[in-house]
Amino acid sequence: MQAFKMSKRQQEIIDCAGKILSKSGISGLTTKNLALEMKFSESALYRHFKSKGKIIESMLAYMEHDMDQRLGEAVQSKDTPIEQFQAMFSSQFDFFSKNSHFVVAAFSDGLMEESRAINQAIKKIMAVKYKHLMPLIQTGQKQGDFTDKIDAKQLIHIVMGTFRLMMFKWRMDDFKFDIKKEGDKHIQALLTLMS
Amino acid sequence: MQAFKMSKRQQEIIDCAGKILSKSGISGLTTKNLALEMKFSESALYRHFKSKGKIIESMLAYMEHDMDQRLGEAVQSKDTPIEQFQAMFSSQFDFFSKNSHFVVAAFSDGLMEESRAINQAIKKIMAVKYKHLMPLIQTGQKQGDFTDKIDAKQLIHIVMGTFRLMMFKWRMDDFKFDIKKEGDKHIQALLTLMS
DNA sequence: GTGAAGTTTGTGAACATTCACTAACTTTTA
DNA sequence: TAAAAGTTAGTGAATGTTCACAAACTTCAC
Repeated sequence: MQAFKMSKRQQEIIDCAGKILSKSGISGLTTKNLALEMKFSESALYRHFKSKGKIIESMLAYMEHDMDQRLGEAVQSKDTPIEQFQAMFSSQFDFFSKNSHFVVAAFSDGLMEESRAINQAIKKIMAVKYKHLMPLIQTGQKQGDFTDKIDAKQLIHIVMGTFRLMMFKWRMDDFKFDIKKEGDKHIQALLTLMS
Repeated sequence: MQAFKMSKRQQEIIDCAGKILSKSGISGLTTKNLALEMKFSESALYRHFKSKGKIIESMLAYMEHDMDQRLGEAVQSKDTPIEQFQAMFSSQFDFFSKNSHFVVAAFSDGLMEESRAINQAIKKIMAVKYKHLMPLIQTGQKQGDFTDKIDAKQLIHIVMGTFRLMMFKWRMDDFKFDIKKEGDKHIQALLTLMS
């Protein structure tokens, strides 16, 4: 929504915030470090954002918008549910391997505690994924590509849980292993399991 | 290991720490709040622990020990892999529904960032679960109870991911919904999927 | 038994540091 | 020349931690 109204400088700031986030985590994301990374003073931050919280909110809002668009395109690019499923996660892995800082932002519960607004922004990101996954799973179930022995909701829960744990492990490993390769394995395993 | 060497007072302190953790999250777990909950001064804390970090480490070490024992008992109480699988998670849900603060302690990545020692303590807790799950899955695969189309490792990943996401949602919901009931549904869904 | 010595568990005050944020002033830019 | 973007220098509040000290209890010597 408000991701469009961002100035170049604001974009740079949330990029830096992301860089810090993936490097030192939430506890490292301080106004001091952010200013340091931006190579200007702390107070200069407040020329561009009203508060630190707003910076994080903007980052999450931008991420939500971007993810929504990307997932939409990924789904549209394919015809069958299985291909769409693969395309969705392929797109996700691709995105996160290029923007690993968003992994911390979106899947970190430490951030969750900061404020009500941030908490809700994270929920919205989860909802976006759900939104794109649900119709895909449902038509897949109708066509017999996926099991209908299990509720679509629960299927999505399992899929999203598997994905989240991958991101968690990847982050614990300091983003060292190849998330695309490792990720595709798990997605393939999920597909095998779901059919 | 060192969970045995704890004094009663130390036990009380980590209990209070847990209470705070589940009520106000990591950011609420300050020496001030902890002392407040203990109804004594902040400095008294340092009569029992060398640092705040050591308090958290002790809590996690205690949890690891406790979980190891509980999971071992759960597995031993049953004979077939499927029953063992169910017993394991039933035990987990039971435990967490009584000790919801451990959910925050064990599944919060915010805590992860605090120190190397804490990070490793969390990894050890994950390893404990893995240790109990692996032989169970493997014999289940040999006996034909579970699919062998998928690697045991990946199967465990999917199971643990599903479990973690449940805990995450439960915590986001402020521990309101019935984790035992909701949890059993997911476990049943997993069993359906895995056979 | 009684007093000296030592331990445990607490207190309140201070500590150095970090945090997000602000006011007043100066420089850059269009 | 006026707005936008930056600086310097500060704020109060919160953080974890250490300090000297004291009350209550146990241990031990005479």
